[in-house]
Amino acid sequence: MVKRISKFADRVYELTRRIPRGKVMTYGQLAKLAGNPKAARAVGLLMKQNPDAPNTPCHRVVAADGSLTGYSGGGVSVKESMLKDEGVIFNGEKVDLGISRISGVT
DNA sequence: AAAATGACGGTGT
DNA sequence: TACACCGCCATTT
Repeated sequence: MVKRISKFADRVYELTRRIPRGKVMTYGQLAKLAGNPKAARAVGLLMKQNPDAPNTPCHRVVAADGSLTGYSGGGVSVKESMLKDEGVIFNGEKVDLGISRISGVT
């Protein structure tokens, strides 16, 4: 029924789905592109409520400082492994936003 | 309609 | 770097 949960959620999922492999997007950045720079919380909420279905790689979404947060697909550990496996550069326990963070969405 | 919830972000200590 | 507090928002009950 392809029911749009809401304009915001639909937008967030769309952007999340567009995240290229080997790169990550922060909740704040995602929220901003979605239309509300302060809705980072709402964005994370949607990720958790929705499965990490193959169409929504929420594992490519990290916190603003590059630290990983929850992951309904198993936990942060799994998320970290996935990102590394995709080519994301990790700086200790955080993602190297200076390299893996998306700057030009295009 | 109102209250409660949460995978955030920023700032201060 | 780690922890605590506040502010913001959308979703769900």
